[in-house]
Amino acid sequence: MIEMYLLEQLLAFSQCGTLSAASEKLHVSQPALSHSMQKLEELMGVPLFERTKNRIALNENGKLTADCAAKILEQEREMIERVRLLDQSRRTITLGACAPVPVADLVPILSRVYSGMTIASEIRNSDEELLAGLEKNQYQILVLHEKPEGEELYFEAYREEHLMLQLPENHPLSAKEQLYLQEIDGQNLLLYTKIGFWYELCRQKLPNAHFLMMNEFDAFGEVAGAGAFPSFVTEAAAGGELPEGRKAIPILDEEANVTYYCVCAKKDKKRFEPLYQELRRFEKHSDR
Amino acid sequence: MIEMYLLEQLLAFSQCGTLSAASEKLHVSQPALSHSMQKLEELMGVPLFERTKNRIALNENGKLTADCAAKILEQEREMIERVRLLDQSRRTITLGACAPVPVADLVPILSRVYSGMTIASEIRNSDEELLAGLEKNQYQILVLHEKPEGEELYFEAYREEHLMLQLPENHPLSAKEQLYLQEIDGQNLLLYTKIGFWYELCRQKLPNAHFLMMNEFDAFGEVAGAGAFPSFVTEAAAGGELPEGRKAIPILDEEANVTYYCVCAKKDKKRFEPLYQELRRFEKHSDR
DNA sequence: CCGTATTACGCTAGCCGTAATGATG
DNA sequence: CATCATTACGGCTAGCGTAATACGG
Repeated sequence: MIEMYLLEQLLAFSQCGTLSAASEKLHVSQPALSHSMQKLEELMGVPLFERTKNRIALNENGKLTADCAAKILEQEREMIERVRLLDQSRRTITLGACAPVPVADLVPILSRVYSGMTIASEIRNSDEELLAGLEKNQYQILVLHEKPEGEELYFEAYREEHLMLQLPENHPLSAKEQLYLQEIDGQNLLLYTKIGFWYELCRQKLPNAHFLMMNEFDAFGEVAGAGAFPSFVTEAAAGGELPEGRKAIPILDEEANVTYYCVCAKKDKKRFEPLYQELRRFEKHSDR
Repeated sequence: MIEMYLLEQLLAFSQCGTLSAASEKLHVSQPALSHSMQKLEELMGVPLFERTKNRIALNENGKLTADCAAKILEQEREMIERVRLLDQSRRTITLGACAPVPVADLVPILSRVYSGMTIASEIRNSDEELLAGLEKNQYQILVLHEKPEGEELYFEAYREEHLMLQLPENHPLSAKEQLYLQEIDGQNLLLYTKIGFWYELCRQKLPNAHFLMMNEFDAFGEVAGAGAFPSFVTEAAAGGELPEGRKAIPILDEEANVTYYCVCAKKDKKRFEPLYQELRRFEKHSDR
C-alpha cells in the first residue's frame, strides 16, 4: 500500500526539482525525503529516478507516478470537501424566500423547532429560481407568493401580506383612502432593495417611477420615516406602527396583496410537520 | 492528510458491516480498526458513524466517504499498474512480424545488440495490424513483406524468402521443376498455422485446397518430413537441408517470393541504427 | 567551498496487539 | 453468555531529525 504522504512528497519533489527545496516546502528534513523516495521506489517496484552522485531527477516512470499522485491527492482533497459539505447540509435548514417578511416569520420558528440545526435563509426574486434550488436540495423550505405546481411538492398557505404606500401627511396623495399602483407611476419612490419579488412587481407595474434604492435597512428606515418621499410598507413589516406624521394608503392591485405558501418536498413533509403545525397557529402568534 | 490504510480499512468495514468482520478480512485486531475509524472521523472533521453501545454503522457522511475511498484506492491500484507497465515497455523491445522467419532472424540480433532489454515478438497475419501496433507503441520494430507507406516510418529491405513445395519423391508432382500455386489448388496440403501472412496467401490463392492444420511445430516437422502430404518450405526455413527422399519445387507466383522490410518509427531510427547495421550484413551472416 | 544527495544512528510518535470493560439481545 | 464495540496499556515498527560522508560545479 502506497501511503498518501509518499505521494505528497513525490509531488512536492516533482514541483521543486530538488530534494532540499521540497524538504523546505514540506517542513521535513532532506534525509527524510531521501528515505521516502527510496521507499516509494521500492513499493512501486520500478525505478522512478535518475540518480547521479549529487543530483536526483524523475525518469519517465517517476513523471507518470507524479502525475497520478497529483490526481490522487486532488481526489482526496475533493473527498474531504464533499463530505464536509454534505455534513454541513445535513445539519443546516436553508429557507429560500420570495420576500423578507417570510424570513422574519420562519427563521425564529425554525430555530426553535429544529434547535441544534443551523438555519440559513436567502431571498430570491423569482419563484423559478427558488423551486430549482429546492430541486437541487439547495433549499429545504421555500416561501412563495403563488401556489406552486409540482407532483413532488407539499405546501400550505400560512399568511397574507398587503402592500401600502407610506406618505408624509402633507403629501398630495395622502388624501386618498386607497389607490392603484398605476396612479403613482412616474413618482419618486424610496425602495429598499432586498425585498424579493416585490422588486420585480415594482419594475413591472411602475415602469416610469424613479426609484431611490437603498440597500441598508437602517438607513432606509430613517429616510422612509422622515423624508419627503413616498415608500412602501405592509402591515407585516410595519408591525402596526407608523412613524409620526405618516399615513399608509392601501394599494388595491391584486398583485400587491399576496398569500404566502410554505413549500417543501413531499418526501420531507413528515420532517417539517412540526413547522407546519406552528404555521397553522401563525395568526394567533402574530397577534402577540 | 488521510492515509491510504485508513481508507482501505473504512472500505473493508463498509463491505463487511461490522468491525470484527472487517478486522478478520484485513488481518488486524478489532481494537486497531476501532481506533482507525475514530482517527478517520477526527481527520475528516465530521461524524461518519452512527454509534450505539455495541453497534457501529456508517451514516450518510460515512457512506459518501467510503464511496470516495473506493475510487481513490482504485486509482492508486491503477497508478501502480500503469507505471509498472510503462517501465516494462521501457525495458522491452517488441518485434511485430508478418512471418516466423523474420522472428528467427531478428530476435537473436536484438538480444545481442540490446543486451539487458527484454525481447518480445509477435506474429500477425496482416500488415495493417502491425502498423497500427507500431503507432500505439505496442511494437517498436516491424518486419513486413511489403514496402510500408507513411511519413513517420523508416525501413530497409534486409532479405528475401522464396516459397517452395516440399514433396515425397514419388509424388505425381515431383517431376516438375517449378510450378504455380494454382496448379496445386484442390490438393491436400499440410500447413503449420503460425506462419503469419503466408496463411492468408494460402487461403487466397488455394481456395479449394484441403489444409491439414498443425499448430505444434515439432509434430508438423515430423509429418512434413515423413508423410505423404505436400507441404510448404522455404530456403530460409529449411536451412538448405531437405529430409531424405524429399524434393522442393520452387513456386513462381510473385506473391510467394517476398522481400522483408525492417520497419521502425523515424523517431526511433537512431536508436535502432545498430540493428540496421547488423541487418545490412545479413547475407554474409546467413552464409555461415 | 557551497549545495545536494546519501548513509548512519538514535529517538519517538503512532500503530498494533492483548487484556479488560461495557453493552445488547 | 455470546457477540460486538470501546478503553487501557504496553511493545515495536518506521518515519523523522541530527550528524556525518560523499560528490560536483
